[in-house]
Amino acid sequence: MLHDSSQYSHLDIKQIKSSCATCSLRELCLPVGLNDQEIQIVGDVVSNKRKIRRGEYLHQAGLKFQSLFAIRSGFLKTCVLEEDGRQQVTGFHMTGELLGLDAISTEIHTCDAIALEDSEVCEIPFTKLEEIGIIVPSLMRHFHRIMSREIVRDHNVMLLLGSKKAEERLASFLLNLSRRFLIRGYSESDFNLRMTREEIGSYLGLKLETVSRAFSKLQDENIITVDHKHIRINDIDRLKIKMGNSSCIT
Amino acid sequence: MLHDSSQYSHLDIKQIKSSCATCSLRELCLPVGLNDQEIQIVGDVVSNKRKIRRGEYLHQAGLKFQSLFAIRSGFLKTCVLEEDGRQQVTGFHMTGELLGLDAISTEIHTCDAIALEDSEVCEIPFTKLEEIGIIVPSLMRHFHRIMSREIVRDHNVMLLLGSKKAEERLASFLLNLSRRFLIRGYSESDFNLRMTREEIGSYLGLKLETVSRAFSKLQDENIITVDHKHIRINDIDRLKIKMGNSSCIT
DNA sequence: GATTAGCTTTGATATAGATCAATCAGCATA
DNA sequence: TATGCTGATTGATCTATATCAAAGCTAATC
Repeated sequence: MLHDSSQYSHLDIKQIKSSCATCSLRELCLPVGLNDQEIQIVGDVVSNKRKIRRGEYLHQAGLKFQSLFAIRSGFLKTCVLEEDGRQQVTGFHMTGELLGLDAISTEIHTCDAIALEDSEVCEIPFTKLEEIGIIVPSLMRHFHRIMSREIVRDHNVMLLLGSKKAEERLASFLLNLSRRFLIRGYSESDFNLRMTREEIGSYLGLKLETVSRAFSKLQDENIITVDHKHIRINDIDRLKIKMGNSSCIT
Repeated sequence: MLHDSSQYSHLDIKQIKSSCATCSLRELCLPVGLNDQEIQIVGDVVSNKRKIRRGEYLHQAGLKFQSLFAIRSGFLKTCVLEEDGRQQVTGFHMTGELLGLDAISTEIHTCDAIALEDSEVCEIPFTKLEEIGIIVPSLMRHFHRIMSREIVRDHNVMLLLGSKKAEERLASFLLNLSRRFLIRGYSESDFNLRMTREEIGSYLGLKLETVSRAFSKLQDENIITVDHKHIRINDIDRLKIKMGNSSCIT
């Protein structure tokens, strides 16, 4: 869902965008409409940049929470490790998204965040964010919307896991990725997966073999073309029908 | 999870509690530690009380969002209606909990909230809450923790739906209810369900027959005693083992 | 006190997806 | 060019849960 920024002056928007360019905080600062001084203030919070290589942790479950992380570029997964050693993926995250919201409640991270490709994030010390929210209420309001959207997203995943079958789950998943790529200016019908079949399965509550079979089935029906990690959506409307009840993962 | 209030003076706590008694906003105001003036301010936001009879809606999906609702007493479910007519339960909610967080992002309710028994709620106009959060930062901070806790809770449900089997799901569900009753001063081992088998099934991603069989199985093993809606937990430790990997619905 | 209507339980059967197993493709390293 | 290694596909079973069906119990209503 893109934000409507028509209410802000052209100049403001330009400045905000340039401020965001420093740190790519699309999620957090783009739609807020700040004046010069406020931009300065926000800019101060998000100074810390960090690079993570593919396979490295951004944070680990159990560690103390201090900062949220805005993804500047790259692709990450979040997952919880069960004590039997296997991990369950709770989400895949890309540019512009905010990580760490779950840790605010206890100030302990409840999940691991691992880069699926080389990534770059901005660190946002949470205490600072709360302080600045008081000075810039529109920023605070926006932050509340982001948290709320995460809750809606989770409810949609619960729905998917609770009532959809394998093929419908995979269709929802692909359409969700498709939409997120589109929003970011990439092709909605032609993209590369960053995660393995096993990680997809973990996220969708399926075994990797089932995921693989579901891919093959959609390919047999000419709805998508699969070449390992490369996916081409040939018929997005039929894919939407496959998804079943319209509720896509938001 | 009870809040540690030892950092606040005895007097403060008494006053907060009495303020809460007016509206039972345990979640929202108890742990914050406010002075007299601040209590006055908070009291002003939450003035509107509302009664809902069993079966009635507190809010419906699609309607405009204006207020959060703090449950003063009673028991509600939230659910989304799929276009095929069947509904999926996304949560059960009791005294002290906060409803409507999902609607902040779009200002449209994304789910229905229906009373499972006669209930009473306090209406909290969200705009007012945000304004007051600026004056009383500790309130704002607490609100953030509540939202974050909802995200953690949802992740745990995702885990349950994605990887646990029927009996484990039911055990998790019962232990979750048990803990929430305990926190509220009721018996943790002896309580009445407010929802039907079908509603439990919808929440847990199971059919009602499967829920019923899982109840019977746990009863056969003498772990619980089931008499229709009345549940007695005979061996909470074995129930915890049944739950499998320790992650309970928080 | 009889009569529905709404839940719940239980049994029999069907099926989606898990599990087990074999093979294959791509990619990195020797 | 050979040699693993990891991940993906596909086939053959197995099993947990859904589905279909029949009673049974409770509470509400006449």
